[in-house]
Amino acid sequence: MASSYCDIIDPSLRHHAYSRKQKSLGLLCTNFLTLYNRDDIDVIGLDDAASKLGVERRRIYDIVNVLESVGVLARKAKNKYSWKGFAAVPKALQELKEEGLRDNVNTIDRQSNNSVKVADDDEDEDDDSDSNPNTGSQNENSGIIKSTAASRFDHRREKSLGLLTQNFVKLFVCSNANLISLDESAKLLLGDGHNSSIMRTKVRRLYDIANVLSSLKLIEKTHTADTRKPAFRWLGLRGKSENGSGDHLALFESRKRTFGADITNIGFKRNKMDSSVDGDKSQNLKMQKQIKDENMVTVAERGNFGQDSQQNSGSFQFGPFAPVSVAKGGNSEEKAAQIYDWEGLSSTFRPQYHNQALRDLFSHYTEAWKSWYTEVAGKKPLHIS
DNA sequence: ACCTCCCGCCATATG
DNA sequence: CATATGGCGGGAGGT
Repeated sequence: MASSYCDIIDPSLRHHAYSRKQKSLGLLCTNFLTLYNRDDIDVIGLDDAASKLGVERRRIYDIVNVLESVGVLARKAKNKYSWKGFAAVPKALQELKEEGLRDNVNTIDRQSNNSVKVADDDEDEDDDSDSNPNTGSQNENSGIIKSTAASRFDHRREKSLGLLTQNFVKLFVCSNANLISLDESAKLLLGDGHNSSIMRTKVRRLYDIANVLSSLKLIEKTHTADTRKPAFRWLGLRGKSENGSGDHLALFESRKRTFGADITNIGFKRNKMDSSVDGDKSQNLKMQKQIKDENMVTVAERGNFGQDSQQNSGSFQFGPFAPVSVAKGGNSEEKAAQIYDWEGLSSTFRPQYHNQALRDLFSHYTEAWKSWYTEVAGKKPLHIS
């Protein structure tokens, strides 16, 4: 009851309020996609993206890393990424699945060069573990990659957002689970380190990842059946086979016209009041553990085959559009389809925000909706503003 | 009071 | 050395 139906409008038109929501990675990702999901996009410059989206570079890295993990982007060079699009997702997931399954069998030894890697080896992403000169008793724990100690040197990659993302995805793609709770996935992705501190950080990262994956509509945030603990539901490729033969999705590549104004997200930022933080205690805990897969999960609903249900009467949606944070269905575990009538909303309900930020947000959705509507319904976009 | 998770310091990697 | 990347966790918003 606490939830409001539609909180797009802030009742209090107080002074330029600062809303954390408009700064979320999810929204940023959506904007990023809106900006680059064009067929005539070749390379993406991080600086360009950062300035266009009005955020610091750091944020771009976050997004780009997870997008790359799922195949949407590929790193070309320093400061440059190439756009692969949604069309590359299926393949990436497939590879992730194979990789996960392969390691899952408790490989005792690695390094052996069997027929690894298929013939066609394009410049795709997915770097495998690098070949270790020596001292490479790469032990694989179940499921997740988690390379062992290795040199003190791959530690970067080891804790990277990208790897975490891939492992997180493997959790779903390698099992028949469609729903995994937040803390469960955290534990799973963790070499089993109860240490509250480690766990906390892991969870933070998971939230970050979840936000962008949600934006991609690969997952969805929910709760466990017993409704309490936050969880993630795998949506995967919406209406196509992901297992077995993979057909190529008929994803619509949108070709939107030029965006009038940039989506610059300039705004007030929450101030960080200085403080004397310094007692740093670097904990070099080494964690590597055997994860007992197997009994994971709070699995769920549908068995393992096909895609879940989810009624989608003509309201498919793959794109980044559609508000990410609508949801909120009181307390029903299965949220009903909440398709917004953006058309009506945009043409009928056009409030004049005094709040610049909200205005931007609104116009962004309006824009997004227009282009989406245009290609889906094949109609002419209406004029707004 | 607990849950989310943005912000940006600063260690590392790279050019 | 300068710049590009990106762990990491404090602590501010959200519920």
